[in-house]
Formats: sequence, structure tokens, C-alpha cells
Amino acid sequence: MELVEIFKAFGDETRIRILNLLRNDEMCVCEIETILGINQSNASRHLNKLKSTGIIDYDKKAQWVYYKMDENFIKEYPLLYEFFCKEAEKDSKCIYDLKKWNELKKCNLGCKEIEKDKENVLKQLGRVQ
Amino acid sequence: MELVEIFKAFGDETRIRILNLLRNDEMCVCEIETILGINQSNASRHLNKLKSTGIIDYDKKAQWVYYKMDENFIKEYPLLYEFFCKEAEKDSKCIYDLKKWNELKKCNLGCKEIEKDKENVLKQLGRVQ
DNA sequence: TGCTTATATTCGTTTATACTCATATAATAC
DNA sequence: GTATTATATGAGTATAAACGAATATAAGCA
Repeated sequence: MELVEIFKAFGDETRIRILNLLRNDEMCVCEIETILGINQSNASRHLNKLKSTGIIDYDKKAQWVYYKMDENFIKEYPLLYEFFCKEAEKDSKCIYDLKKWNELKKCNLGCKEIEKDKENVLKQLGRVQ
Repeated sequence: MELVEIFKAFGDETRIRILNLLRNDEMCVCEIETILGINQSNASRHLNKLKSTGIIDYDKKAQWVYYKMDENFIKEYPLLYEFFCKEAEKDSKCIYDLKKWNELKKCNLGCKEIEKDKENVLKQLGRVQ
């Protein structure tokens, strides 16, 4: 992959937030949607861009698509990955997103429950300190 | 500086080529212009973007502005800088640009000589293997 | 089979970025 | 002072990227 394409892939706040989530866990689209507060189409598009740049990969499990970091990317660009993780750890939005993800995991809700009760879930997540 | 702004600054081919030149030497605008084959306004704007992101810095010497890497950037983001240098070393366009820069240095031409005889200089540079 | 859920994609719109041409500024030399 | 050289900037345009709404696909489930 061209160097410039890698930088472009990282050069968007939404994608940085997605990568911050995926450096810790694998996650399906509706979870990412909920945590970032973006719509499904937008989430899917950003994931597609990261996938086509070779930064993330996915596993299909039934109707869900679980996105995760691409191991080959980490192997090929360890310095960049380490740099990214270090910076993400310090970034307030990234920290907050991970807190929301932990809350969401506690609730133990499936994608459909989240969707059905999205407003309430978002409200709850909004209270996370 | 926001992480995303740093990635955006690196996320352009012209700026990658500029940074590749500056990781080896300091250089004035007209030299960068000539090597990259872009116009003055365009070169100046890209340099400004890199400067305002804190990646490069400059020294004014008489009417020339010599751009160079910003030492604080290298200190603050050593992993990113190392990653960039490693990748640039492997990139064919970057390698070629440095060859052109070496040719240009050999000629020992000032900015005005380059400008006066730009077509010829560019032709010469085009022959570099 | 038809219905629901999860994700991807198309289309049109908006926003951001890059570019060119022309002009402005700033330093130097005469 | 004027002329020249180097660089920066303004204005307009072109290109690319991001977005939302609606639709398509694909996998489960009744």
C-alpha cells in the first residue's frame, strides 16, 4: 500500500476513533455506530476505507461482521502502530470512547437491543465519566 | 497539535516528497519547486501547511527562506519520524527526488540561475538515473 | 416461504482540500 | 529612490472526501 494512502486513512477523526476502539477489541458495526454516535452508512464507509487500505480486517459471524486490526498491518508497520496507540492513549476523545465501550459491554446488550432502545442507550453512555 | 492534523499533513504526496527532501537537508523554496516540478505558489502553500502543523521550521537568510525539519517535532514524535524515514527510503519517487537534489547540488546553481534556465535544468534533472 | 436484522452500496449534496493565476510583501542590489 | 529576486497570499476554480437518506444484499429466523 502506498504510504500516502496510509496517512490519508489515518487522517480523519472518525477513523482515528474507530482504530482506537479496534486496537483493544474486535467490534461489530452497530457497536461502533453507537459509541461514535454516527449513522450506519457512515460507519460502514469508514470501515470499508480502513479495510481497503489494509489496516483492519473482519470476521463474518452469522449476520454480524466483526472488525479488528489487521495483523499484517501491525507486523508490517509496527512503528506506526505503536505511535498511533501511544497517541490514542493520550487523546481525550479516544479515552472517552473506550469508557463508553466498557459501559456498553457491561450492559451486555445485543445489536438489536441497542438499536431498539438507541436513544436511551446513548443517553446512558452520555453520562459516563 | 491534534493527532488527526499530523496525519492530514502527511496525507498528501507532494508534502511527503517535501518532507523526504527536508529529512536530509535544509532547502529553499525554489529548490523544492524545481525538484518536485511544481509552481512556486503551490510549493509555498504546502510548506506553510507543514510549518503550521509544527512538522517543519525555517530560517530566513537574506531573501531566502530555508526550510528544515522542526527539531521539536522529531523529539516529540520520534516513532512517527522513524516510520516516515524508513518508508521514504523505500519509496521510488522519494529516492528519485533525492537523486535530483544531488544533481542540483553538483551544478552549484543559485536560485536565480535555476529560474533563468529552468527548462534546461529540468531537462538535465529528467536524465538522472 | 416471507420477515427481521446487520451491513453494504448508490446517489445527490455539502464541505474540505489542492491548484492556478495574479498580486502583495520583503529583502537586496544598483 | 527603482529594479530585481524570493516568497507569501488572495481569489476563483477544480477535485476529492465526507455525509445522509434511501435502497440493495445477505444471513438468520418464524
